[in-house]
Parts: sequence; C-alpha cells; structure tokens
Amino acid sequence: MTPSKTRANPLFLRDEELRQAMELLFYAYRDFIAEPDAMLAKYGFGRAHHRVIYFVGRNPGITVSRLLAILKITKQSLSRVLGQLLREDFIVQRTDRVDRRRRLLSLTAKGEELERLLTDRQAKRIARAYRQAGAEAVEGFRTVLRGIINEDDRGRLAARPERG
Amino acid sequence: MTPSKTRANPLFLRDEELRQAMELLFYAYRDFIAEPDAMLAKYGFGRAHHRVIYFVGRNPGITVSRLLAILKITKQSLSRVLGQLLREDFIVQRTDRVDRRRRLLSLTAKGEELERLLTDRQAKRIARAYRQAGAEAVEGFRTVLRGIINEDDRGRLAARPERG
DNA sequence: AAATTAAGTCAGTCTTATTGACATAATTGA
DNA sequence: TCAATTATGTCAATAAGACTGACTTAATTT
Repeated sequence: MTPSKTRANPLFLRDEELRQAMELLFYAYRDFIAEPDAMLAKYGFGRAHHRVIYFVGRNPGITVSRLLAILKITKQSLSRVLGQLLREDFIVQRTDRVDRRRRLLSLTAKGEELERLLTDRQAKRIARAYRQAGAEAVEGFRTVLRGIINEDDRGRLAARPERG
Repeated sequence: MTPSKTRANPLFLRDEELRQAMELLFYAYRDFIAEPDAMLAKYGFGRAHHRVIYFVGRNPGITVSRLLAILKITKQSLSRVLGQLLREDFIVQRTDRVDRRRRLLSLTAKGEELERLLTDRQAKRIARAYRQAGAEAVEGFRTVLRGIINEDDRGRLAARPERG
C-alpha cells in the first residue's frame, strides 16, 4: 500500500517527484471531467460533445479541420458527435464566403446556454484552486503545463492576459 | 478563430484566465497520454491497462477495492483489464494472510519492465517541463493541481518529498 | 447464525474512437 | 483549362472502455 521507498538511491527523490506529478495530473483531470460528465448524461451527450461545444464556443466560426486538429480525433469520430449537435440545434454551420468548401461552426443560443452551464462548474473549480494557491503559484502552474504540451501546439494557446 | 473578446467587460480577464487554465489542462493531458497509448497498442493493451499497471506498480500489494477507488471505475470494467494482465503474467495476485478475502496485486518482472517503459517516456516529458520551469514554478504547479483535486482524494497523494 | 464485505462473473448496452474506402464540391497550380 | 489537391461528409466494420443489473462464493464481523 505504502509506496515502496528504495533507500540509499540517489535517484529516489527525482523519480518520486516525477511520479507525484503524474498522479496529480491524473487525479486533477479525472475530477475536472467528472462534474460535466454527469450533467451531459441528462442531455444524452458525452464528454466528446462537451469538447466540441467548448471549442466551438471559444472559437466562433472555427472550421471543421481546425476543430479536428485541436481534438486530435478522426473526421469520422467527430462526425457523429457534431452531427447530433447540429441536428439538435446546439451548433450551426454556415459556408465560408471566401472559400465555399469550408463550414464555419458556431454555437446557437441554446448551445451557448449549455456551454455556460458546463463550463461554469469547471471554472468554479479552477477559480477556487487559483484563489487558494495565489498568483505566484498560478504562474508556475501555467508555465509547467505549457512545458508538458507538445511544442507544435503551444502556439494554439492564447497568450497570457496582461495584468492591470 | 481568434477568441472573441468582450471589451469593457470587467469580468473578461477572469473568464479568459480560467478558460486558459481549462485549455492548458486539456492539451497537457491529451499529450501526456498520447505516447504511452501508442506503445500500448503494440501489446494489444489500452489506456486502462496502463493505469492499472501504473497504480499496481506504485502500490505493490494493493487490494482490488483500493484500486477501484483510485480509478473510479466499476468492478466489471476493471475485471476485463485486470484479467488480461493476470493471464498474460504482467500482474500476480496473492491472498492476504490476515484477511483471506483480499487479493493483493503486484507486478511481475515482466510487468515492471512494461511499467518502466511506459512511465519513462512520461517522466521525461515532466522532467523536461520541470527543468525549464524551475523549482518555484514546480511548487506552484503542484499547489494548483492539488487544489483542483477533490478534497477527499488529496490525502491519497503522497506528501511532498523533502528537499536537502 | 445473520449480516456484511471482498472479489468475481454473466449478460446486455452505450459512447468514443479506430481504419478503410469513397463521394462531392470547390479551389489551386501547372 | 484541366488535373491535382483540399475540405467536408458518409458508409461500414471493429475495438476499447465504460456502464447497469443480477448473482455467486468465500471470509469476516456483529
């Protein structure tokens, strides 16, 4: 039960430290996801729907291919989820005027309402953790997480908000 | 494409800041998981096998019910995965002497080898991020992640390693 | 002796994801 | 202009990982 400690191993601290980081990430993500999952079930939706609603809400007018690149899933996987959200009027598509192959996705009022409902809970969880930890810890949190993300995708992240 | 900014909204910064945190968590977890996933596929295993191997390796002699509490999945879900790992000799069970209902789980040599293979990659990713971010940022990272985790489970996390 | 706990099993279902093969429409490049 | 490429969408089959519900067995507690 107790983590096995290898005494007199100079690498112990480092290994232990890294494992703790992995566990923190696992537990944090698990709990971060759990609340919205439960709410989505009432709509007959799942986690995948949440991700689509979130990123479309965050990037109004996003194209299908950009969404695929963010989610890193296949077109066929997205299709089922996106199709449901379109049919049930949570998301609308319009054709891009400059390139008419493109479909630009946005949330409807109904979609925005659900988005807020789901995101609010998660935002509260983060806000509580941020408040308790303080500004300096928050900066550290952001810096380390950025470092964990693949370099190619760091650019996708919004820049830090300026303070003042 | 560009996140829509609501000017003159005093809540903007806060909302933006919280959304960035959510996205950092999403991208970091997505990339953190991706490498082991690809390696596991070669064994005919998936993410669920990894989690079991990881937590059994980390807690030698763990009981089935403790493992279920960590993973927060059902017994039936665990059963399929654990059964495979037992049959293919990655994990062994022995009966607890003091309470013979309990099955104590541990990795075999083969299991430890796979565990190391999988964990090493992830550890390297974390180590790189830690190195780049510095000790202070690491402390902040840990503090905020702890705050995100449900209170009941914070006790499950190992205490900070002492420095010196 | 009865109740509870720990583990395991059978059966059926759902969501999310995959690969592979095509189809259509629009845009780009030679 | 015509061929190639790109963006999107669809059909079909498959797999992993999870769920609910119902039950069994063995061991321990009350």
